[in-house]
Amino acid sequence: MEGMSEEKCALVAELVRMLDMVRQLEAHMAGTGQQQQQGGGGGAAAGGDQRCRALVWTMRGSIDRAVHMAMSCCADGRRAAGGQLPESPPSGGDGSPRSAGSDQAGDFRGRGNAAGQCKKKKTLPKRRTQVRVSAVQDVTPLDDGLSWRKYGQKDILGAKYPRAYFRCTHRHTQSCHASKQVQRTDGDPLLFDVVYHGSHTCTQGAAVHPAAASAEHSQAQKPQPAAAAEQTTASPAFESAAGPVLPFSLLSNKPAGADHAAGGATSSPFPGGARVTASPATPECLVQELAATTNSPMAMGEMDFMFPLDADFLENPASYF
DNA sequence: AAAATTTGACCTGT
DNA sequence: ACAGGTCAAATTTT
Repeated sequence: MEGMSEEKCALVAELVRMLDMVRQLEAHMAGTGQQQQQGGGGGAAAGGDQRCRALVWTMRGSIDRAVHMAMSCCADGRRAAGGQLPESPPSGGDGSPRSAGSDQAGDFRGRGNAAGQCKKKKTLPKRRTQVRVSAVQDVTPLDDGLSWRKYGQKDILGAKYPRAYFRCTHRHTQSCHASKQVQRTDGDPLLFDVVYHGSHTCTQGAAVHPAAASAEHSQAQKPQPAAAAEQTTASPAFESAAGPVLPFSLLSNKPAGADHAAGGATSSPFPGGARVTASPATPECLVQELAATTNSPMAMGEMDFMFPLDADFLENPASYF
């Protein structure tokens, strides 16, 4: 038992190191990406860079999940001893830290009384990112190529704009419990806070994040054509997701009437035209979209894992268990 | 007709 | 009691 725990902790330590390295790589690439963007040219080089970004993205996702799985195992014992799984720090500034622990509960809570048995439900990886749009009405970067279904919207205390809640369209058909929250930041209307909970276990998720699939099953062999085929199936889903699913009502926090005006844009949400046609469905495109449409390297640079990767933890992960 | 969104009510944690 | 998160009926869109 004890040896087992030590093994897990060693695993966590190793994963944390990997994650740290990926972050460094990511930070480095954020810099080069910016240069490339400013340079404007660099077709092939940019393509390679995007591939690297996509790889980093998927790597982080895998490590992310692995760390969390290992940590949740270790944390069981730790919690029993009165300890606490170190939660993410209060999201700097206007965030709502009080919800950090409970916001993942929803997927398992249900309306009834299933809460008792599903006490340990806070194991879904949580990833936070910020996405900048180029215009107030431009929400293209919020399309991550996955199909989300909006299930709620809430005014947040002290926040200027409401927060929208999305979950995977295939939640019921494929038991995919991925969800995300999107909220326009107070200070910068062009900037959105996007918090992902869990990762897609549905087919579209596997298509967009191949590493995620390969990490779980041997679908690593899933050939590119398969991914392309996946893309065709994902495309319609994306179109439906890219349009209506977008949080247009996030444009303002107005009453229903005014909101309806914004909703009217749903049928043709992109006043500037059809940027949607370049909708991403592959990791490369996805990252490109994030990095390119985002006027800054923010999309990659701001990726922030919500795990307790503070200095202490990095120094001595075992002390947390 | 089916699917997605909206929105008020309800539930849970603090 | 309050705030955040989710549900589900009603409504809208495709």
